[in-house]
Amino acid sequence: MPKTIKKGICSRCYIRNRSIFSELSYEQLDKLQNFSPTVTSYQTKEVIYYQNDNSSNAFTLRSGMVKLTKSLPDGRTQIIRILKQGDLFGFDGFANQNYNQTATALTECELCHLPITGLQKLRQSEAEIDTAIMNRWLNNLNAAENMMLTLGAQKASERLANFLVHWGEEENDEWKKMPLSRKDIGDLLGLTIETVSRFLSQWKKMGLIQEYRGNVLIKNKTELCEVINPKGTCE
Amino acid sequence: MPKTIKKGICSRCYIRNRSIFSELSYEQLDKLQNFSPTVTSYQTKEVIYYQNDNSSNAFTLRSGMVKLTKSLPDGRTQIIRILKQGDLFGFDGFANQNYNQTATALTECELCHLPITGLQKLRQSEAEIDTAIMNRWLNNLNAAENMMLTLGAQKASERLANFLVHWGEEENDEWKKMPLSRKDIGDLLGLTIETVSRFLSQWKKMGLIQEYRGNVLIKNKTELCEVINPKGTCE
DNA sequence: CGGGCGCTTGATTATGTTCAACTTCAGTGG
DNA sequence: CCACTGAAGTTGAACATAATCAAGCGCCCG
Repeated sequence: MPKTIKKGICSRCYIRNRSIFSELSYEQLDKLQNFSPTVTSYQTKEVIYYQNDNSSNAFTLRSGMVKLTKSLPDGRTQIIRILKQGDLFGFDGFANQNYNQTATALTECELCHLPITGLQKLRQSEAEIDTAIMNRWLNNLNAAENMMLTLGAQKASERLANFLVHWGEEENDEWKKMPLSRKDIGDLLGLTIETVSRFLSQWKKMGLIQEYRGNVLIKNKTELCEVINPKGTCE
Repeated sequence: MPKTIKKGICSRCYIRNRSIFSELSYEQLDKLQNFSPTVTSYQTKEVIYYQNDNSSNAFTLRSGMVKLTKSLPDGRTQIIRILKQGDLFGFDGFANQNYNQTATALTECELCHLPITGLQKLRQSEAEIDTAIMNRWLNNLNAAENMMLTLGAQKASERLANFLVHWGEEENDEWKKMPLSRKDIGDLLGLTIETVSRFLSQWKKMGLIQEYRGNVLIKNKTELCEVINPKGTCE
């Protein structure tokens, strides 16, 4: 499991404007350098940390995708969150907790280590960082709560259609990267591999979606939204 | 819908030590008085705020219980969180969002209004308050994520047993107050009224639990835990 | 070219929902 | 105090949805 390590230079970081440091001036960014942030790389399927490991570092995802998961003793697994470029994760240490999830690379990826104690100081001295982190916490909470609604109240086809429609909305490309296996999608939506596969096959035959090597294309968003909410418009 | 209103005096508040102000000195508490906190009462089933209302106030629950819910357009509902004495809620305004849930009184209850802008200033000036609020956010996030695991990966009996075992753990009384209807329990666990009723009846017949007028008693925790996790110990 | 993993598809089963009738309980008014 | 009412809860039967079991396909990688 090779893991290349290098030093980062915050003021030149190419994902700075997507990170919690996006609102900082160059002067403020220079302060971060005390921090001497390290950058590490992970391969697909490599575990970044395990649930209950000591959370001394938070992370910013520089490139690639990561999944956070929780599991029951018998192995049944739920994906809690899927992380994309610029996302902050592993911040449980702020509340003196160990990591509450297991983080696994879905693709090759690169991430920046942010020591919790250092971040905590920065949060107190730089209001922009405090706001950025707080917003991310509250957005995470809101997203988790929306997922609770999905998991608790929607049925298989609704969950899956909802997931597809909202996947990668923020991107511009028509074809969205989707490095999730059927198992991953199932673990995210509380479904089995077979159920996921069946609906996707059906929607492909109906011409609602296309798939090609880990990429998806929504061909008919309107009709896919009908699956979610038969009456109303799509969101 | 009568709603009595009075002024609170933080330094004498009887739930102070359960609130986000529990770590403050009396001097610091006096500062809060600028705040001139108002206290309001609600009756059972009264709505405190609706999802999408402007979130200018957060609240501390002084007495009673409250549920936070989200609903789909067709009315299917998920309970997101159940609030007890000392809990903080309605803080979506910190991220400039409107309320993300609807808050409804489960019992008669009394709550203290905390203007977001004022709290935000306090968070910056008093480190203890910042820590207290941050801990609550992160604990809420963790709880929501645990619920995602429950909703996504566990089956009906497991969810219900798990819910019962952990309900009111922090209290000492053997009989726990449980002002939730079968519908509420269903909305919390993603089940129907009938499914909830069936398992509860069964467990009553088996002598695992007792119920009396909105109170429950776990008679046989060990066996109830077997339902959740057939092999291992409880928890 | 072979092996294995991930995916698909069908058949069967289990779990939980839906529908419906009935019971219990709390609150109301005579 | 009791009879009445409506809401909440229970229980059974039929049904639907998704899980499980099983077989086979296709693609990627060595």
